[in-house]
Amino acid sequence: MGILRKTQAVESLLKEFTKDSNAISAIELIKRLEEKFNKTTVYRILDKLEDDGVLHSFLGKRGIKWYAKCKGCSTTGHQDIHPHFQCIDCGRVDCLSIEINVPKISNREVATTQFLIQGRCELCLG
Amino acid sequence: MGILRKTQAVESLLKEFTKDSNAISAIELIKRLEEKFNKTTVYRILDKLEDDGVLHSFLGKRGIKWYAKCKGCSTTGHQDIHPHFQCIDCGRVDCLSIEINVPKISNREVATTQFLIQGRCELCLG
DNA sequence: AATTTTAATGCAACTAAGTTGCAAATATAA
DNA sequence: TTATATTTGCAACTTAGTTGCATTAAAATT
Repeated sequence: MGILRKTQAVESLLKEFTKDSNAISAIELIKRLEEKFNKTTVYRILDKLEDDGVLHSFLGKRGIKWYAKCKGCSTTGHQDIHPHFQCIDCGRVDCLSIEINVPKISNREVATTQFLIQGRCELCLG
Repeated sequence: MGILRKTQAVESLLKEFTKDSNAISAIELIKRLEEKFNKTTVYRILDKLEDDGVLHSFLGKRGIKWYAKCKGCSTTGHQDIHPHFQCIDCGRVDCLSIEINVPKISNREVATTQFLIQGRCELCLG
């Protein structure tokens, strides 16, 4: 079950993703919206937007949940599976639009992949 | 700081990794050893063994910490970085001895990678 | 436009995984 | 065998996320 109502909370949350082009952690979103909405609400909306193929989620450092906008996904499934990059200095996370080739693995059926690349981002390299 | 004393707890924990050739989650280890040792002890020993290059850790589904034996690592650093496979049916996790090629990423310096492949394992495919 | 229906929200309490501080126990060195 | 230093257990805590339930707010119906 995805989003059915365009509530204030849904709109506010989506706005965060339009002004911010990289990924945002659930924790960060809760912090940004805590004056207006409860954290339970934030978690629930994120869940639903993921179901709807509007956002995708993945785990960053310390197993923390991150969300970013999808491209070409829908309720039927997430198509835009890609690696993510987390900066070990500033913590910022981006979606990478590169393809990573996974070789065939004997006796196993691959369903999905979670690729997290850690390093230093452009801003922290300077 | 790594392991300095060969205590009972260290030996028991290492034994788990000799009888079990795949990865073991911290939670599973705590469960297996809870009659003999405290969970704090288990976490601390795992930490130290990782520092020593005896075990390596990574995050599985739900951000849960898994450990597996290293090959050719030492206190100076972990050399055997490889993808891991988690079965979405039985939950079991294995180290994959395949190489995954990461293309150069512009303006970013790659330090390490966390590749988790999810799918169905040999046993669950049957 | 007012009412009804149904979904969304807030709150408090909970869970799960992991961490910390400190006193007591146990290895190793002397 | 004693002294010293590391390990361990325990209880209490932290952090991220979840659940149940009563209240509120959308949307549909009249």
